[in-house]
Amino acid sequence: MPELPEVETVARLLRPKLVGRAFRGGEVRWARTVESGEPEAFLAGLRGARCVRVWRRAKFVVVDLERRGRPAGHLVCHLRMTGRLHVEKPSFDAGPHLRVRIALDDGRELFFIDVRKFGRMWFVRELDALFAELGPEPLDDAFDVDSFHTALRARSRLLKPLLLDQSFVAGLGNIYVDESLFRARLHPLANAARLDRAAAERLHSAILSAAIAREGSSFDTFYRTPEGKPGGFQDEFQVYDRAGLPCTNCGAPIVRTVVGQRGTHYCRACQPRSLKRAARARASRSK
DNA sequence: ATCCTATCCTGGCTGC
DNA sequence: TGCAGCCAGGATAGGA
Repeated sequence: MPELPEVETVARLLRPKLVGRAFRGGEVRWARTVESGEPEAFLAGLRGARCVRVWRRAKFVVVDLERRGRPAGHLVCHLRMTGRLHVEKPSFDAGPHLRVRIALDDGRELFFIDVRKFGRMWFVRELDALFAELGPEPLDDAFDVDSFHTALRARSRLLKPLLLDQSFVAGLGNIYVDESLFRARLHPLANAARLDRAAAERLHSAILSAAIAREGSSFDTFYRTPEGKPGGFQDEFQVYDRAGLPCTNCGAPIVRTVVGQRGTHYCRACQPRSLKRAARARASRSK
């Protein structure tokens, strides 16, 4: 499940292969992959356009395009759960889950492969509408503790669904939310509006470290795992997918529940439901 | 304003 | 071993 750091890595891996290249013709094998309109319009928008920048916003990969030196829109891709982007020779065996392929002017092709067909692509003139609802980037300077705490207090929502809400903070997914809540010692069902400054600070720093945790680490294993299982990385998870296993902090078994229709993993002892109890637990630990 | 459910999809897993 | 049925997941739409 690619989240912010993985999408960042995808953009980084794609960058040297796409920047400077122009798109030629392409083929849309699964029409609903293209969300911006008809597949023909999508391909027409790309054809002849040159890639000048590859970057990330939330979990979107964005390719800025130019024609004759002038801005010519953007290719945008959301991998959702199982989407993968590859730049390979045309002879590349993309397998049965190839959804879109677009030729480049260096003889290679951009392949979009997606087992579950949830991934989406857009060609848009402007990004504003597509990104209008996105919240702040965790790694932006604007995402500071004060404004985060203020935003939390303004929302009477359960922490877990709130953190998954891309309009609140951009880029977090199920895995990082569970991991961040554990690191911040906060219960997934805690009310955001009731968090004190110290809790907001812990959560803020947990989110930051989650966002950069895998930066620079070898992502290839993950990226090439067709099912999207973070192969090789699950060793780093302290709660995600660890139901029944001992908490790395206290040894109590990790619990799995469903919150907001999402599998949710946490430690009952380290992330108590009651904030008062949590404060007491931390106080006694520090004695 | 927030929550809940269904939807989109398929591979992999469970249980018979 | 075969097969039906369930489950996971990000995002969104629509209803409560």
